Amino acid sequence: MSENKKVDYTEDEIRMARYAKALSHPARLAILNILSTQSKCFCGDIVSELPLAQSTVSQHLKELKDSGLIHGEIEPPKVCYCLNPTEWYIAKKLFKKFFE
Amino acid sequence: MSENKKVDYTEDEIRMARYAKALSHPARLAILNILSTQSKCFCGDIVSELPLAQSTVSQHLKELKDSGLIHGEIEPPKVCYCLNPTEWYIAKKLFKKFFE
DNA sequence: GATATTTATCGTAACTTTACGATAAATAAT
DNA sequence: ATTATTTATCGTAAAGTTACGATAAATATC
Repeated sequence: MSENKKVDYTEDEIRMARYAKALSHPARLAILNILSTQSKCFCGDIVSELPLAQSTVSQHLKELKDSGLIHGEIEPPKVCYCLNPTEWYIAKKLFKKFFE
Repeated sequence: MSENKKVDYTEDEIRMARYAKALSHPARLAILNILSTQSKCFCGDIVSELPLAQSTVSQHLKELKDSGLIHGEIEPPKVCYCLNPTEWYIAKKLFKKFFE
């Protein structure tokens, strides 16, 4: 039998794929664009800027949280979202390196 | 009734989301990494570098083609793939701008 | 305590993605 | 002509994504 050297993906490939997935929907890009200009934003404000139901926006916010790119803080009864600078920087570096 | 100014996504958001989707799987990142270092590569060589069946790799290559980031030329009986510099540059600029 | 506000989660339908093996199509070599 | 090589496509199963409305949970206000 022939030895086919099929090697697994690198850590960078796996991590960057995770970030790319988070960026792969216009609604999530729109959310990130809002957060990168306003630095902090209540969930409700994000909802009212998008053409989507509140529950759908909440789902997108959850995915962005899961990717690590944002996090939310509860300020009852609202929730304030902002970028996570550490992960943002890692993503930025990965994409920059990727495109050379 | 209240006017909720829900505006559609921008052209950039839609286009960048398409690129991000193409980049959202480690196998496709691995393929692009191969092509960016080798400039040209036969389909078979790509298949043998990935831990996936030939048909699955072919499917990933199709998605990359559909995104515009690569294209393939037939050199019978093989197919030679390479990056599409124009789209690559557009993607690079979009991601750079996005991360500031 | 009852009501209003805000956001997350549940349930669910429609669609897409990812993976594989099998097969077809196209050409080259015997 | 037959056979081998290479790649795309088909069929398909399992899992994931995207959207919505309804509802729950948590807190503030009356």
